[in-house]
Amino acid sequence: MMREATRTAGGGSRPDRPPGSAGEPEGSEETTADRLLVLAAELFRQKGYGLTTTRELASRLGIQKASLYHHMRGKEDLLFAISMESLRRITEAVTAARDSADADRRLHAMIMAHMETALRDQDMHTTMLIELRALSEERQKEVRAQRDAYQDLLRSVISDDQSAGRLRGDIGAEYLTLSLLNLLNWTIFWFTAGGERTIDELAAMMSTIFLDGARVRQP
Amino acid sequence: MMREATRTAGGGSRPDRPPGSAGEPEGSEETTADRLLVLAAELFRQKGYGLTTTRELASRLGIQKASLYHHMRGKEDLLFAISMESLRRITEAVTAARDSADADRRLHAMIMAHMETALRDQDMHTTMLIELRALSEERQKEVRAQRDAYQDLLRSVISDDQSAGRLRGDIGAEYLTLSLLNLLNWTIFWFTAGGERTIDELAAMMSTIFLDGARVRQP
DNA sequence: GTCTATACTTCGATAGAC
DNA sequence: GTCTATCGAAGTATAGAC
Repeated sequence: MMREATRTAGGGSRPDRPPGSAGEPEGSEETTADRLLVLAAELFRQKGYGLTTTRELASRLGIQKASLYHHMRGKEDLLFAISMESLRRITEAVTAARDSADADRRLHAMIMAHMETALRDQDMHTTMLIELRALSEERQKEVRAQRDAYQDLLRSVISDDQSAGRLRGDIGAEYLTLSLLNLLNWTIFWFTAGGERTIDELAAMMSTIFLDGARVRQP
Repeated sequence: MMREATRTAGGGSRPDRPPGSAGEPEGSEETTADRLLVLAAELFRQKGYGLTTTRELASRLGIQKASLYHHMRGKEDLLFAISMESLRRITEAVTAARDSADADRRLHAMIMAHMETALRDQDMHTTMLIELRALSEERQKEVRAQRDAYQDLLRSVISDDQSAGRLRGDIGAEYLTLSLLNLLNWTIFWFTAGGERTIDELAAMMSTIFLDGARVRQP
């Protein structure tokens, strides 16, 4: 899960999980490296990358500062690992949605998948989206490339839908895609799990507004 | 402009500008306090509040670190002043738009005003929106109250439009407002002045998508 | 894998002269 | 209003024992 950010993971000190298994095996212990990644995402979202200290990461994990460096190379590695993992997950989920729906339900399914993933991984996803600037230039490039690849996924479908006459053609696919991402992404700032609406309800609303608009149809 | 953040502004050491004058008087010198506020907004957006140093603020202004403290009480004051000023401006602009348009063009006019203000003050506005968490709790409360007041401005109009049958009623005014703000606000992350679209073109697109949706109308 | 101890850097902010 | 000089706190990261 955080291959790039640890010295040990994948290095053979623990038996590997079956490749392709999505979730944690039932009841298995969680590694400190994994807990660190999850905690870092939480703090990065809550306080910002720059104001999150390794001291707090350590104390919240119940270990000493120095012990952290057994599980990561440095603070920036955490941010990078979070960003890449978050993009990997949403790309995977939305690709699956694209491939399993009819043409006229495809975009709706992708919107649902996007929202479900982004809000379920809210800490990681938010961190990826707004703390990009804190990464080194090379790593920013790498994250940006992944992000662009993800957005192309949406754009190509939107573009197809335009060609097929399902979506309006007077606004370019580029800007239709940006608008859709606007609509979906900002939700990370105000969504709270357990609030008055479920993720699926919100996702359905967004899909409706994007596709049909807020205005009442003139007869 | 930054009354709350300086020791001197408004304190009588310089003649006050005529009250109510919006812009700078023609050719007048800009105070160091004003330059500091603008620069801080630029850096806060670019690097984040936590990673922006007073050292860089000073060096970019061409003065010594210590001299900064003649113009501000502390780094956090800058963030607070930026946030409040940004909200003051957008509230003013959108209120004016609300009051000067017919009922059936009102929301469109407010969308245009929102985008024009938010993107023209992109540094300040972005900082206000995403660095809120770095403020002290009391100041966060104050900013949040202003932000809520601004959002109520939009919501009350949206609610009216629903009652009048101009906007769909199957999604509550609360969520229609949140969706609209989603759509508009995320633009701050990708808009660049001088790009291929003007602010007004983008604003018009957003207005169209929000009101009419992306889907082609079925005959 | 965790510890104690600490090196080294950078931070925001202040003192006090001019 | 700006300067030189500096303080004390906090930051990331490392050394080396267990």
